[in-house]
Amino acid sequence: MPRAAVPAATLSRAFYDRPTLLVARELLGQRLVRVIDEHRLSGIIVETEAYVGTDDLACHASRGRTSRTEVMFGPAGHAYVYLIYGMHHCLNVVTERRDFPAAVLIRALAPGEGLDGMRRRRRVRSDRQLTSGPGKLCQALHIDRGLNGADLCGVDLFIEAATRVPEASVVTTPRVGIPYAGASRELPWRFLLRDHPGGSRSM
DNA sequence: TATACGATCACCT
DNA sequence: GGTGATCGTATAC
Repeated sequence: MPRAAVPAATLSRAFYDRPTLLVARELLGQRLVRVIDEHRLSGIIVETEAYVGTDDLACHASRGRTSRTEVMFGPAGHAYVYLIYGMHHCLNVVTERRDFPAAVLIRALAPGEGLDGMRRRRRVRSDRQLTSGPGKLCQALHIDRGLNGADLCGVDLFIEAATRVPEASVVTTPRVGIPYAGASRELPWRFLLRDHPGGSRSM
């Protein structure tokens, strides 16, 4: 059978309904897919960060259960999308059981399908800048708050099993942009592919 | 009602 | 290396 005829497996709810650090690690190498008018925009996930529960001072849910953070308290496998700095969106995937607020921030992709659509939305000189940051990839894939709460086991936005990443290829560092997070600041909860040129800013 | 600020980015020097 | 853009949220009054 031709390779192209084998459908890629969409990650199931059971994948997301596990410890957040494990999900953040295993999302590396998988393919984030956005479908718009039956066209696919996609990229391989090369950088993630875990945000875990109310004790994690970097996690939005540490300031309580509010209308904004409600999605994080819901069941795993949904999108938590929020607006940051008044102009950029960030995409998270909700993990773990209902009432335990946790999510994985998707920080960077290696662009795959739909490059023309991404270039049209991003208007940058180099393809390396298409999806090399959390706000950039949302703009490239047309992800905004209209997708907040969207089911990742649906058809508009989902993640497919793609690449198996060996442990030796995974780097962990503290998370980016959380100087206010006190004791949680230094936790090594950022995961990225070693030596990958498409990641977001270095430390 | 008012105010401060952020899980960022692009452009500047 | 530095800084301005821009607005939804959380919190204070």
